[in-house]
Amino acid sequence: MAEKDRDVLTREEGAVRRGFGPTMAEVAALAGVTKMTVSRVLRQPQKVNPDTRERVSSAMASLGYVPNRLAGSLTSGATGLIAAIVPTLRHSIFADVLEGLSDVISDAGLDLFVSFSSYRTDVEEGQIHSILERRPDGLVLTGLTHTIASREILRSFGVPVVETWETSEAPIDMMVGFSNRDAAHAMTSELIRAGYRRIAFVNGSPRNNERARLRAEGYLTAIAEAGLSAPPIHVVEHDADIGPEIGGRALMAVRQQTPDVDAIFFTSDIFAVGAILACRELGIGVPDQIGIAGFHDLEIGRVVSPTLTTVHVPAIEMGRKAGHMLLGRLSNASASPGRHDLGFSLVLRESARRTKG
Amino acid sequence: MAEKDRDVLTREEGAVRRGFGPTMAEVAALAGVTKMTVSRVLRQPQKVNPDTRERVSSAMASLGYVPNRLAGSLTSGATGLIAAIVPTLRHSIFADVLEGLSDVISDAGLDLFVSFSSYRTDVEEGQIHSILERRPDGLVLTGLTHTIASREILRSFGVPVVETWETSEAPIDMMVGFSNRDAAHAMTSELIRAGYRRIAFVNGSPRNNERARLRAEGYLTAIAEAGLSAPPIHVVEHDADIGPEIGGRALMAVRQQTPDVDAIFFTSDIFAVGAILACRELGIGVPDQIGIAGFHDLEIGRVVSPTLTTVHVPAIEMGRKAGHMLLGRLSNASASPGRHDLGFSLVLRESARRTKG
DNA sequence: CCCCGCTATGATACCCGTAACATACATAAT
DNA sequence: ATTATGTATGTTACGGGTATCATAGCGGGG
Repeated sequence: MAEKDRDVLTREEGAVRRGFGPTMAEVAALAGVTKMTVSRVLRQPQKVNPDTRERVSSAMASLGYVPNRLAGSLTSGATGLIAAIVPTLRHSIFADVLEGLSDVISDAGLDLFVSFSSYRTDVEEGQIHSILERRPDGLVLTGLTHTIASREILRSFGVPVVETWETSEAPIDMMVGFSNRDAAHAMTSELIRAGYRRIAFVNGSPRNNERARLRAEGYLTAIAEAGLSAPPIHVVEHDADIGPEIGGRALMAVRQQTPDVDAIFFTSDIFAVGAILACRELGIGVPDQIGIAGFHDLEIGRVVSPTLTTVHVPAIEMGRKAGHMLLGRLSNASASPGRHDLGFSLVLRESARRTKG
Repeated sequence: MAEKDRDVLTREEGAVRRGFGPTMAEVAALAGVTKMTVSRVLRQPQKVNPDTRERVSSAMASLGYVPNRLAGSLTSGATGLIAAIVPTLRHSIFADVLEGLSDVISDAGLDLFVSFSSYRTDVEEGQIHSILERRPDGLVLTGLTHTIASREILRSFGVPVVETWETSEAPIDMMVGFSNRDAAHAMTSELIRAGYRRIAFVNGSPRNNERARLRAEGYLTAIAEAGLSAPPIHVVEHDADIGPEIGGRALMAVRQQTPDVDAIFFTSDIFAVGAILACRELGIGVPDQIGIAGFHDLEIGRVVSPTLTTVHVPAIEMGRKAGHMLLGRLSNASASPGRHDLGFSLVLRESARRTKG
């Protein structure tokens, strides 16, 4: 009662509301109950008498009440927020992960919060700090390469974390992905099987990115196993602004350095497609004169001519699995960390299908 | 002092912390100041004596303090959160808007919060409610078509809202985009200029989407102005799961219904590219036997052969502009609503470049 | 030497909910 | 009739910050 009066008084004094809309106290006053009952109508309706519930509901409706989750989360300790950091959305590689993730968590009533790191771990570190200030219930990171400070703060904070896109190393917490090393190894072996002998590899920078490093390992191993020699790996330094032109330029650079190259394995379809277009312009025959393979299985690889041989990665599935892992942890705090290998598959299309050897 | 003691006491009693990490009060105790001074070190460092500042900073560092923004936002009324609702990330159309938006707002220290509506206004309405519970500082919506309830709650709540992808109608608040009608009109006129006379239009469902409706208007107007007649518009019902195959099927359906069709204007590059691939398989010559045009200017249109004639839309710019509009409003609450037409451009490539008339 | 104004810091109240416990009845079990 | 068991609602005390106003110390002008 005291509370109700106080609140009515506040309104009558004409206090200007800083925030938006009416508060739970106002709804309570209108319905003739306390805040606690209003809160129950929202969280545990079955614990409220149907008549009361109805009165409260119509009070909420008539005032246009929208609960303030900031306040709720402050006490309850749960924000219902999942944060994700991806390098970029410029191509669908990481967008698919977000779609899968969103799909799963939104069914559980959680919301998604996104940051773009531009492939930079230092940027990522700042974003992690900023994200933790919002106390998310979980975090999804891209890759396993993070600054030491990032790993430490995440560990000490104890937030559930899922790292994606790899599976072999020691994660901060949970992990879902596939073996980039095996995938690169498999594709390289496939190129060899198809008859190529002088196979170059165009990679992203392995400096801030374990995917690139592991793919290089897989490539080199496969080459060595076949008793072949590997031309120097061509490293493409890039930020988020990736485009096919880069692949075209890489093609020319590789051919200049290694004139007898007969196949190029690109670390991304984006580059591989650029190389195919460049070959078309330069009159270089794909796949006979040069074989081209990519990574990611993007739509452009299906659309280009000749169609692109590539590695299919389980992007959507990684997002979905990451979501399920977080949900599992949230409903059972002591759930085991969990590491999941979702595998990959080779997609053999025209660009590396040699018709004559 | 009293406060400090109380807090130390709490710690000594061994109270288990529900949330994460140390609180501002603990930092204050360690530094021998009050919470208020710690707060100032974070928000207005220049108001704190350098010595004190240093003591507080090292206390924060040694405890691994991460401020709780939920608590801060509750009082300050600002969350530093911008929410965006897009239909999907399946193709880069909307992803580009998010990139542009994120780019601008993250420089201002704001974070991004994303929901996927799957092109459904009823889903969007639920998401708007959920979003408002988090009290974002601003909201970016895709398109102008929203449920009445959505428009009402947003208006009454008074959050800054930017609607995107159109420019001609009455927005909830602010708006940035281009004229879908004019764009469709321009492309249709271009097809006519190029010599096509029996031009079909393949559209998305105009039911929940003013973009589709306005593009149809532009198309029909251009056809009428040229004294031609329009074949029945082929409507593709789709959800977020859009793929090129849909375009291939649409091509066959249109050719069946209108055998003398000599050009098809698709409402998205995704469909147009699918049609080009289908034509290749069916042995239909593009652009001579049939002209194909798309919308959006996606990368696949640059990569497919023949390359795709399309409408370039200012996706990244819309995102950036939306960000700037929100920032403007946040720094000056009375800033005018603002409507911005960013225009479009035709990209004439091979798929509608007739070599013989 | 007094008052002014500025700087640095503190005290207090409050933001808007929820957890946890208390209370008031009503009904069921003994 | 008495106690146990529920059900419906209220009371109280925070959660972890920030706005606001108060206060102490200090140099300068008259």
